[in-house]
Formats: sequence, C-alpha cells, structure tokens
Amino acid sequence: MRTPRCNSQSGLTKGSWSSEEDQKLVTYISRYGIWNWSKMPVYAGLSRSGKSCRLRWMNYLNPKVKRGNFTNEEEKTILHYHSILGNKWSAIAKKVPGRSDNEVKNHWHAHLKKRITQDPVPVTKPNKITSQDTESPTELVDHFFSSFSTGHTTSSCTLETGSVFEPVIEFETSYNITSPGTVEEVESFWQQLYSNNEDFELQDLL
DNA sequence: AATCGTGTCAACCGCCGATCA
DNA sequence: CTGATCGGCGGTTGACACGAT
Repeated sequence: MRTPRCNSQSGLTKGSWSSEEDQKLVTYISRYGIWNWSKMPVYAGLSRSGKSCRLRWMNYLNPKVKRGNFTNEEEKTILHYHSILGNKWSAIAKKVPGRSDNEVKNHWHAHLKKRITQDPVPVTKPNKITSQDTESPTELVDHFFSSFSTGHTTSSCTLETGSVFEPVIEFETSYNITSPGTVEEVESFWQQLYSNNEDFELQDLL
C-alpha cells in the first residue's frame, strides 16, 4: 500500500505501517493498555499521530478484528441495517462482530452498493408485530427492523408492545412508519421505547 | 511484454461532540 | 463560561493488484 513517508512540518510518519511499527504498537498496548491515543505514540516509540495509531489498532491490529472475506450472513446484516440506518457505519459495524466501521464502509462501497442498484429488494407487505411474537425488547426491535426492506417507500410497520414485557415496559404503543426507515423515524420510534423503560439502552441496539 | 483501466482497501482529512483545565 | 484537547465518525484519497487490450 502507501509507502511510509515523513511529514516535514509535523515530523510525523504517514502512509502504510511497517511491521516494526505494528509490533511496537501491539507490544505497548498489550503491556500498558489504551490510556491516551495522542500521548501513547511517544511512549511507544512511534512517530505517528494518535489518530493514526488509533485507526491502525481499531482496523487492523486489534485481535478482535476478523480478517478475510465477508460471509453471506454478514452481508445480509450490513444490507439490513444500512437500509434502516443509512451511512451510520459505526452503528452498522456493531451489528457485525469482528468487523470495523472502515471495513464495513469499504465493503459496502466495493460490493454491496452495486448489488443494491442492480438487484433491488422487492417491496414487502405491511407487517404487524406484537409482543406475543417476541421474548425481549431487543428481539422486538429486531422484528421491527426485519419488516423493512431496501429500495422502496411503500412498506409500513405497526409495532405493539404489551404485557409480555411488563413490568419492564409498562406501556402500550403502536407506531406506524410509512417509509423504510429514515434515521429520524427510527430514532423517533426508539425514543418512544426508551422514554418508557430506563433499562432499555438505546446504545445496545446501535 | 507493455500499457491502460478498474477495483480494492488501508490510511488520511476534516468535522463535531464530549470532556477537561 | 470559554477555549483547548481528545476521541470518534463519515467521506475521500491514492497506492497497489490484477485483468483486459
């Protein structure tokens, strides 16, 4: 990839990481952990910006990062959540264990975007979900997500919660959405749920 | 064999919100 | 309260790989 180069103004190295640099960063983090990205490079003996170190760790060096081709299941998940969340890559990446937001974003632009435009998903029927179908708030929201498909504007979804979740969610609501999930609409839905249940963390879904 | 065009993906850039001094 | 710093995010770039001509 990019050949390492030195920025004469800042004195920081840019471009591709060498195996030596990788080793320094991995050794430092495994020994001292992540405490301050902007100060760490100096202590780790690297002439890189904190941002560069963070990116390298998050996208490549972190042992939790999965390498290799995306599975069909992972691609389905990305398509599914992209249809709802749009270009919220970090939120989508959280739904694909072991994949970074950068990887998800790249894969979308390189492969999935074309697939969507070439082979749009057909319109789904209106869907009604009730608490009887699910066992947890998270599952309910997953059902909610499943009722959408991409590339159309005519599906609708009614979601109702009821006694199954009591006393966790002590309310009944139905929410109608007339387009396949603009971020504002989905957020509005979540806020309804969230405002009625303190244990229901919005971040857990993202 | 050489050149060109295209795809892939690691890395950079700029912006923004949160936190700190 | 305010400015500085940091971390995180999404958009974009550009080097390299590889197939087509």
